Amino acid sequence: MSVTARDVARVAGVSISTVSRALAKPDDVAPATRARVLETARGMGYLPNPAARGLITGQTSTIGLIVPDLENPFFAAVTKGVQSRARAAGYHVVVADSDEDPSQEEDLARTMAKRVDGIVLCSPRAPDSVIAQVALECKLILVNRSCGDIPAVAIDNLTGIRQAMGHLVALGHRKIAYVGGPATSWSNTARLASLQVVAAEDPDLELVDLGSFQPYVSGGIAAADLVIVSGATAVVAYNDLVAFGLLDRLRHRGVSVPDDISVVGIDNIRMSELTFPSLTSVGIPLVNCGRAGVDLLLDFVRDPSTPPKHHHDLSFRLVVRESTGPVRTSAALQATA
Amino acid sequence: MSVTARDVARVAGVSISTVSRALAKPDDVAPATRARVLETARGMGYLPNPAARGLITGQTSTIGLIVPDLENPFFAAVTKGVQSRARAAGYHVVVADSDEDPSQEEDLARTMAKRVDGIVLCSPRAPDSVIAQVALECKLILVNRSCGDIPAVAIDNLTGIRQAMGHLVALGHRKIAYVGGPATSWSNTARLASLQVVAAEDPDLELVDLGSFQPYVSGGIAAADLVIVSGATAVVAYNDLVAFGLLDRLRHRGVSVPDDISVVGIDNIRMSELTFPSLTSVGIPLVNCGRAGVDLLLDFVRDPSTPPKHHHDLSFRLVVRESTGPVRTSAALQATA
DNA sequence: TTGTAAGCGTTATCAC
DNA sequence: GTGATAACGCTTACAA
Repeated sequence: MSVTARDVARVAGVSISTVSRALAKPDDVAPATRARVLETARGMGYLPNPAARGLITGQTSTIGLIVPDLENPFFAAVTKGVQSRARAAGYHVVVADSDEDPSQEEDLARTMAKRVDGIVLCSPRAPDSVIAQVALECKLILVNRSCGDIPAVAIDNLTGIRQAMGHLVALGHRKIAYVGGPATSWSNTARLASLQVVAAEDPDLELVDLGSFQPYVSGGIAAADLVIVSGATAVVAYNDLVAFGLLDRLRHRGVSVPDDISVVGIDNIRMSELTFPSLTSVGIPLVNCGRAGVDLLLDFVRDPSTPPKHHHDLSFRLVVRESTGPVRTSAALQATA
Repeated sequence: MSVTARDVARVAGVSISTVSRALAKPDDVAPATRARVLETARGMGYLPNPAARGLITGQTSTIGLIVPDLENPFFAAVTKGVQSRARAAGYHVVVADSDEDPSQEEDLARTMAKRVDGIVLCSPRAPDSVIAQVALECKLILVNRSCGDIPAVAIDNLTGIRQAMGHLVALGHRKIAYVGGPATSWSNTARLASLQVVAAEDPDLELVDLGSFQPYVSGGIAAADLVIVSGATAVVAYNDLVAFGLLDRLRHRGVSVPDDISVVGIDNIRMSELTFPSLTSVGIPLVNCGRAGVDLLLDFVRDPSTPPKHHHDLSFRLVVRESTGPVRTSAALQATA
């Protein structure tokens, strides 16, 4: 089949162990032989068999990544970050898509557990108990979710929400609606809680929780009419996709954004600057989340007692675009007329 | 460390080979022992070590996927299709992102060659010679690219272009511009050639080739001003992202779409129905491309002499949205006024 | 039907 | 510094 260490050994006139050493720990072999072995290995196109190596070392040089939906730009960005960082560290990435189905997360993790050195679980929808159980069976780190003391790349939603709300309040908005994501979503819970914290700090501020919607464009479309009747002058969406849905449906309903209603998204995905009106959004550099996840995982894989570290910039940033503007009450509109 | 076949054998009171057989070929073992072995295996949470199995069978139950950019919705969709189909067939997917760098494709393929049963190479930018070379070193199939007789999921660009052009011509457009993608892109070559074929069929039709641009939104933004001065009343973009860029820049320049210029994208990604104006686009079901790729690869892996098969619906479909409309010459505008 | 034993290609542990 | 040799966990003839 393929060229093995045995073949290289024979050609180079050394033993198999010398071949192995020449590649793995070059210092343990004499410069002369090392050069000869490396040369013939390269010449024969020899590459160590990862399965054989993994069998004895217990290492696979591969990490797993589980995301809810590869087509969602949020996870696509994280995946890109994970992939790039892993590759830089000499690791491969096996990726799995749970199709937003919480029960699959457990399955997927278990199925890939034996063939990876560790798993990056991104935005899992499964309950804490399940995640804790999975963490017992393999090295696991979380992105965009916290669970017990499992190492995690945490996203400080409160800071982001505070920026978004501060922006809206500065524009004069006092009644603000929230179009939530899936009830099982940790982000959604965190974002709603953050909104409540911020709202509670200002007696004049009224928060209207419109409930849970699909985390896609369709969710925003479904929620738009509720926003209209809620009487809110501004709305914060669970994520940018939902905000796109809002934008679309509000336009079809003849409601002007931002003149009648201001819309803020969360995540600040690339597409947000290209809609019309373009979308005001708070987001973190998602690719960095992926990178940070890999760093965390590799630290953990190498020494499970290492405390979580965060060297990356994972802070929210508000980008104001066309979808938000000052409150226009009918009185205000009359005043300007 | 982990529970092995040896452990199960001891507990179940059988030999290691019986454990192996009970799981791999259940018919070769007596129903009674089979039940007992399977039961204890499940009870102990035994899962065969893939490295050990792979070492002897030469199979990894894993396929590789190489794409130019995971964040590009086009490839995200393909990746999703690959992942879902592979999983259904009991395969894992290791994914790599070449960052649109042709030279990385070769490296990536070579690096993962030994740890996968085959590779799906999607929209490679590398020259034919390189791809042919890689195909010698591992089982390889192509998506959205053809190269010699390497099995490939081909996309019939001519059909799609014909639909797009037919639509524009029906609206009265006679001078149509093309904003191309990377010169090294096989799709771009195919699309430009198709446009030329279609244009040659109609003497009244004038095709203006505006040259190559980045396959991103930025490319469309860069091309928009050229479109304006070209005198064309309609423009076909290399892909939807480029079309978004056109839409954005044309709006900023005060050019109305579709009243002044009609815009057609290619790929019909999800986002296309959400821009304003929404984008007329021709596209194929991209997730199906991924699925088809996996089917093709697995056929190939199982029997390299099998000729390529296409059971999937990979035909283009035109979706007309707000970005295209009838030609408005100044004369026509006066007539309506 | 089941057990024994020989590898798969590497790394790790010893002697030399 | 280098070479035998024993694992690693499994599959698969072959023997019983």
